[in-house]
Amino acid sequence: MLMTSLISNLSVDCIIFGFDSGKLHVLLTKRELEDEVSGQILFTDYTVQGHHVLEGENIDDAARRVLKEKTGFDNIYLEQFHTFGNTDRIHQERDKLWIARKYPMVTNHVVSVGYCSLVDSTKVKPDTQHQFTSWFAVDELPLLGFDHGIMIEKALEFLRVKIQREPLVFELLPEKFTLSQLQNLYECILGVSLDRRNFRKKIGQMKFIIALNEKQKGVAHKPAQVYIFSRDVYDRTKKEKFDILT
Amino acid sequence: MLMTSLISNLSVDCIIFGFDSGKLHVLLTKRELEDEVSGQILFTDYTVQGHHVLEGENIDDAARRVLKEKTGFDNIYLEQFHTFGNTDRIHQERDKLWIARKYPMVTNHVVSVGYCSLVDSTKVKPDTQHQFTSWFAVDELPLLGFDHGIMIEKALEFLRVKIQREPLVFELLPEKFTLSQLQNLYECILGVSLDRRNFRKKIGQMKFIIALNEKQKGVAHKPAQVYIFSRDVYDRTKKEKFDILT
DNA sequence: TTACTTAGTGTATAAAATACACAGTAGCAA
DNA sequence: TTGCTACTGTGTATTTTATACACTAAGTAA
Repeated sequence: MLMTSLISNLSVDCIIFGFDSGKLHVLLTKRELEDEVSGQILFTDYTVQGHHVLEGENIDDAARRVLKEKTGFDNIYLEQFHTFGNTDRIHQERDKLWIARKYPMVTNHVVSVGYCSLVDSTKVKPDTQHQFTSWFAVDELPLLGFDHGIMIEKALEFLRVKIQREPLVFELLPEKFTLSQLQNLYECILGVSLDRRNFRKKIGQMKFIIALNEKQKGVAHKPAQVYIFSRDVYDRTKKEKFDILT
Repeated sequence: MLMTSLISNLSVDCIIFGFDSGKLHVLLTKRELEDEVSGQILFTDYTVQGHHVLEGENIDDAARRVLKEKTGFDNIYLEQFHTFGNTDRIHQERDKLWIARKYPMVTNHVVSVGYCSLVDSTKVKPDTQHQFTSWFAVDELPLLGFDHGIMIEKALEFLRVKIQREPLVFELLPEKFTLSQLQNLYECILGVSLDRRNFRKKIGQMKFIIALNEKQKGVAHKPAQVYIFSRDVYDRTKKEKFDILT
């Protein structure tokens, strides 16, 4: 463990999204504070993954560090989306208690840079790695610490805008996916429902979504064809324009 | 002058855009460092408007404070677009000299939150107010301090994306404007050229762009009709969808 | 009065979005 | 083996939207 000191008024928070069971999920860590004397649990809630920036550390690197620590992954999509710098960010009693106990050196005006990350949730098994970290559907969030509810909302909005301009959805899917999965993912993030035939017509025009000679297996219905996304082809063909709606 | 201490590792920078003579401009302040002994000028360059966040100050308020100070305005469009937090942001010799002289208490890892602001440049006369502050066309920028070149580029990109989703362009125009001005502004920000008839057809569908019973005056050609933007009507009619391209 | 400059307008064609219904196939259970 | 379930996969007609394009109008200035 490296003994680098942390910058007391600067942190990063990673909103890590995954897609599973037809729903968008976010990775949260359980936070539980016990009374120092009685051992009684004072509160339980959840937070996104965050940490203070270290002395001499780039903020992007701080976010990558947090991400690596929680997911084990390194090369996944990660992008800054907003910085939260209100003085009253830490105003709930339990947040103050928590900080007083865990981070006594931290001032109470902490500015936090929010990062949005997308992972293939089939690859992240939080249960086995971190027993206090688990996935929650974004429409069924538990009690959240600090201003993390606002952060998640803002990250979602960022995502909704961004996926209409860039091919980010593939970060949320396994390497090989079906068109129904893809459509489902769009519908779920954008909160719309799309016509299957028209959706497939559009996908058909995107040369960078490539059909494999391979079918789904072990499903109790007609097996779907399997596709991959080729960033290579994407970069070469249509860097411009990536519209699934309109 | 209030004696509030500033947070040494946290600042805000405002990229203030204006539109004039058919070009997008950015407001910059001249920075000149003299040798303490000889009085000789060591360097001259320009920076965007920034300042450190004060103790107990929300970052949005810090940005508003900077904006007010430089433009005299309070209620103009202002939005955070990116946070710059690399450790090597301040790597040029002249930036180090400047900080050593002017802000000796400041550490060399300063995280800066970038804000984008849009003003009606006919209302801001920097000459009279601040003799070191003036407008520069974004395609003819002078030598810039710190990482402000990157900041301006990033702010521009933010603008380009944003104006296609929200009616921000009107912030850059006088209250009353002509359709040619509006079209010119779009062309200039997006770097495209638009067909006049098609452009006007589209504008015609936007009920929140309202023709006045009034014409341009004092121009050496057919005077154009004058329009206003009604945020009221906008809010009521199409919060959704605001496309000038496609 | 003429020249100059920008404003203002309509139509035909091409492209894109939308709406919509039925047959195919794998697994499973009776 | 048959039938049920559940999801896959496909084409066309219609409406809407985008695009391309050229001439007259109105004011100023010389």
